[in-house]
Amino acid sequence: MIPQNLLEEYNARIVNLPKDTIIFNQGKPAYYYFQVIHGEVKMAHYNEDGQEFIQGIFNNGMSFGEPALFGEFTYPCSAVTIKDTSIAKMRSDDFFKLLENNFEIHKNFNRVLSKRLRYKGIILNEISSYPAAHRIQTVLKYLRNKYGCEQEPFEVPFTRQQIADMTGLRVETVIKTIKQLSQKDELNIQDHKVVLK
Amino acid sequence: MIPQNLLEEYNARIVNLPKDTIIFNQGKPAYYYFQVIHGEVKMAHYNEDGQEFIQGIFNNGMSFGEPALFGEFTYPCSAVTIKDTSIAKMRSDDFFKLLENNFEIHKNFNRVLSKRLRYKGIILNEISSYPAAHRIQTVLKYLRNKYGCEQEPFEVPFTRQQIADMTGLRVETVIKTIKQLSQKDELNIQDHKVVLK
DNA sequence: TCATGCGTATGATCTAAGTCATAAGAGAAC
DNA sequence: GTTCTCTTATGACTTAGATCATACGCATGA
Repeated sequence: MIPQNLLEEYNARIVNLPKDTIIFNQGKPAYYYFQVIHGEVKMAHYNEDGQEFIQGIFNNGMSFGEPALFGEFTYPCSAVTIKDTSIAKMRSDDFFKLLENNFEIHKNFNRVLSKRLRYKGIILNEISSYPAAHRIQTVLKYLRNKYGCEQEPFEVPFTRQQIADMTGLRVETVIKTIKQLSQKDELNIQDHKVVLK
Repeated sequence: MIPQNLLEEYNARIVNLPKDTIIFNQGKPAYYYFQVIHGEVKMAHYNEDGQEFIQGIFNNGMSFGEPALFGEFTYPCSAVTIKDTSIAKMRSDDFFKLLENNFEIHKNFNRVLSKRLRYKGIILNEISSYPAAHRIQTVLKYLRNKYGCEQEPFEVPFTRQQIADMTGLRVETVIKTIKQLSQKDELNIQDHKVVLK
């Protein structure tokens, strides 16, 4: 998102984090801009009973947590690494200076926010209007899109639990529904992995 | 959002629309920036069977539909007036020029998008994790917040059907649940209107 | 004035998804 | 190699909310 040279120019620091490290917690104020260098980060809500809802998954080059900076609210979700990850971290005031001096980058943040808004709108509509099978397929298609080539078979890099946490369903429901989808030949299960064709 | 003088400077036009006018349809490309002068506009998904899901309601001064402009995608929802409404309409290229020349306004759009993102995230989490009563209360509290004073009793300016369309529930469920909530004294029903206290 | 439509209201029934229990494979940790 | 933990898997049972049917109040307008 923000290129290397600007990260340096505006005093970003690189931080290396092992898998399963909490970067920030829901309810906490936002002081930094974050960008993934490599690895993977999830943002998720945790309810009282520990149930998780994954709001987004971020990897190579993607920024996360900026909405709290822009909107001046506390983080609505927590951010946790799901792989060994390194991130760039820039102070909020440096970040806003950078935006002021770089219109195209600023504009690009609008683009990124808008796309996320679009995704959330789609999922919201899915969850409220469609049965489990449809929801799962929509999320999987979206992920394929995001993760790479639309052509080749796509081995979904998520567990049933993670898919459940993204669709608001239960693991068992996801497992059963995905099995049904594979029986209807809508997707494949190879070696327990979900594969879109 | 964009002040009067800038609207004029960047060639916005004022358009008056009666209640129930379609401003744009889902799937169509975006050419204009829109801002409500007075009246009210809803943005909603419509599914094959005509079921509606309301993504947002916009009134005095609020902009709508910009995400499609920023993100360069077709409208994911349709926009329809729900009262007699007048809107300002500005060509996309004028809009981007305006942003380039007015950093604070540009920044404010980040703020607006971020807040919407936050709302959607909250609703998404609600819908996927909580029972009907909780969902409804969360949406109503959010609306109170948005529509005005948090102190006084708040007469919810929406029908049961609209609340259903915002929470992904059915009218009957909303009616029954709101009745239960009023019996548990969590809210009042005065003259068939929902009133938060 | 009466009809039409919309919003509210309420009960009976149905069903998709959640819950619970149980188990087997796979990898990591000891 | 054995133990632990996580993931996939499957079946029995429960339940929240959807669906369907019906009704009544109220506004609009022909």
